[in-house]
Amino acid sequence: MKVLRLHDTAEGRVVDIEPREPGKFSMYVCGPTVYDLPHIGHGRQMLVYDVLRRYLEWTGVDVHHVSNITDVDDNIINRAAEQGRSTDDVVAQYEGEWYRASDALGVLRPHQDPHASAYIEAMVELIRELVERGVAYETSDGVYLDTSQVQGYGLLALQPLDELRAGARVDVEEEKRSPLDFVLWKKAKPGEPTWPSPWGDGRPGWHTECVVMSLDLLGEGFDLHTGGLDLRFPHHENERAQAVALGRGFSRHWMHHGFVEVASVKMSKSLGNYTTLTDLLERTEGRAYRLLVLRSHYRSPMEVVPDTIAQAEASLESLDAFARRTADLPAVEPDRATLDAFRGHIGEDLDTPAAVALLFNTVRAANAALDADDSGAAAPLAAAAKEIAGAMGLELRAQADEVDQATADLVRQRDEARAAKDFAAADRIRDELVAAGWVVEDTPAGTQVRRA
RNA sequence: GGCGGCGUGGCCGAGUGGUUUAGGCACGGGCCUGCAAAGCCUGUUACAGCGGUUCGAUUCCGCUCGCCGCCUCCA
Repeated sequence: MKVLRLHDTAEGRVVDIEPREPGKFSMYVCGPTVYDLPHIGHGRQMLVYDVLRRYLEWTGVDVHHVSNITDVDDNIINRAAEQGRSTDDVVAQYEGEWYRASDALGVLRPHQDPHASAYIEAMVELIRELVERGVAYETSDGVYLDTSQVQGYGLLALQPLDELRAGARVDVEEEKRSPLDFVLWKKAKPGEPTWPSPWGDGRPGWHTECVVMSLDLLGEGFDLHTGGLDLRFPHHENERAQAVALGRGFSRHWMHHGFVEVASVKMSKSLGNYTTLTDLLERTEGRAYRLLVLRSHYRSPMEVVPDTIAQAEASLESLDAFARRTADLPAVEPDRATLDAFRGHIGEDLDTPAAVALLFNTVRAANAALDADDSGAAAPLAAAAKEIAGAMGLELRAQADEVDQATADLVRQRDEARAAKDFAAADRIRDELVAAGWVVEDTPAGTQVRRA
């Protein structure tokens, strides 16, 4: 069985992924420009590719995961200027916020997170090579790539270029030979961070950093380049164009994920429905958001509103309840058929909704077996449920909450009352516990409490 | 304007030319429980609208409406 098939944007269909090197997988996840708090859409991005990576690692593949931090950019410069502080300061703050959120989601950190600022010289070198080859040209304000000279330019645009051009707005930059040409080097303007180059001081355009960094760290012909649907064109196409123009092998496959919507509308600050991931994670457990993301297919739009978050929290709770119930089951090999089905689902274009359905079906089957006192049947199912949840980065929690002495005393008193069949007292104590914010459950082992 | 995609039951969200049409959440009924909780069983039977193809369409085609994305910084 193939380990993985994915929808390749360049081909417009689901294709077999055959890595450059058997048993290895190199992926470049287009990372954030760190000038603001991450939003819930970024959270989806982090999770989608985290699931991809974890799944591959779970199957035994050696994954090399690189994700950049864009720390040289107009947005950063503007933000710093607005707030009267240095760009370094802005970058440090929001890069920190990015990883704080990422950690809270339980997302594995990339093996490398190259920063654009550390690659300026390499970018200058790449641009110089493009100029030397005659595919880039200098204007009064920068250096541009001549897209007309790039073989196959427009692959990721998914439409004829002349129609693109017809629809494109007139660029302010009149010196460009074509509206499709894009800036490789921006000549310095006052008050901006600059680096030296053969074309004078300035800074690189956005589309160059990923080319240099991905090729440097992953090498030519790396396996996968990913990002949001909006990056498909022109950003990713322009990265590709530079590699092609240099005669370098670039990414073998392209993967793009869909957007988060709020009340069926694209979220945006101007619409007032902008939700930061940072805010969300202050109110919601990272695992609940992971489950919410897993429940939809990565290429579909996904609704994130208080209601869907609450739904995810409720289903997560039922999974944790299952983990508690099955914590003492003997350790056995996970049910083989369940694992095989899981591979079939995730391996086919990362079908996490099917995998989640499988998870819940497996949980139900195990619960039913336990209800029938058949722990022999339940154990492998429970093991499989935990295994596949874990493979998607969802650790089920059997851990009880810390119980203070006063609460422990109440629990003991309630058990004594129940043993004495003094149900009035038992109920009174339960009410007390509930009022104190505990969920009370009776189990064969006596009263169990956990935080509501 | 061009191109790509979406519109599924109370709410999310898969999927499929017809026979048993995921899964979750919510709600109702039953079992279990001293009562609950958890769990199990079970019910609500949907595919935007209008046409067309077909023996048969939610699934294929066309149009309409609504929404999203790209063409301009963007996950």
